[in-house]
Amino acid sequence: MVKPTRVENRIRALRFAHGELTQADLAERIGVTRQTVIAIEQGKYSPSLEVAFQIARVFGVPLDDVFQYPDGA
Amino acid sequence: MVKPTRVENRIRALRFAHGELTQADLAERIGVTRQTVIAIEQGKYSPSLEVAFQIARVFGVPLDDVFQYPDGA
DNA sequence: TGAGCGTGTCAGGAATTCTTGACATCCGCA
DNA sequence: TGCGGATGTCAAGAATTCCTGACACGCTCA
Repeated sequence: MVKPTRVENRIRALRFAHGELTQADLAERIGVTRQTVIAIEQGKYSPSLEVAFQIARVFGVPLDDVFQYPDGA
Repeated sequence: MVKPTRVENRIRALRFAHGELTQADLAERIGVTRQTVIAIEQGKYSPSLEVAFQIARVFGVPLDDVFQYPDGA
């Protein structure tokens, strides 16, 4: 990562709020690998828009509910 | 593009709804190049989550208002 | 003690996103 | 007729995202 993400997410919280969903389970549901889920959850990098949408869909919430882009520049 | 995007967007409509904002102007405001705006607007590929957020921010609307992820697979 | 689960890391590589730079077309206007 | 503005395209390369595969740690349970 030459440039760490500025996008924050609530994936971990949402996972627990949805029946202790494990990272592996979530990964399978959104169609990515476990490592990808870990990296995104830890903010190693921001996901693509497609992956972001799928995550939001799994949790049944709007995208802005999962990811937040910090204010001013 | 080995895999064209499934994400739709309303960038063009939003541009016109915001004072005839040109692609070049928008590109500058969101911090990407003009070519990138064109490609995204035409659905050549889906933007990164960061770029998507900045676009939504320029137009002052939630992200789900700019991009839509088609329903079931 | 040993097996299984959940989480985290690393390395190398494939795929996608974004950039720079150049060139083409269409339109409106002096 | 010629110029400028807006849009679109192509090509090559840099940066980022995502993948496969392997290994480690802590915890629980038989």
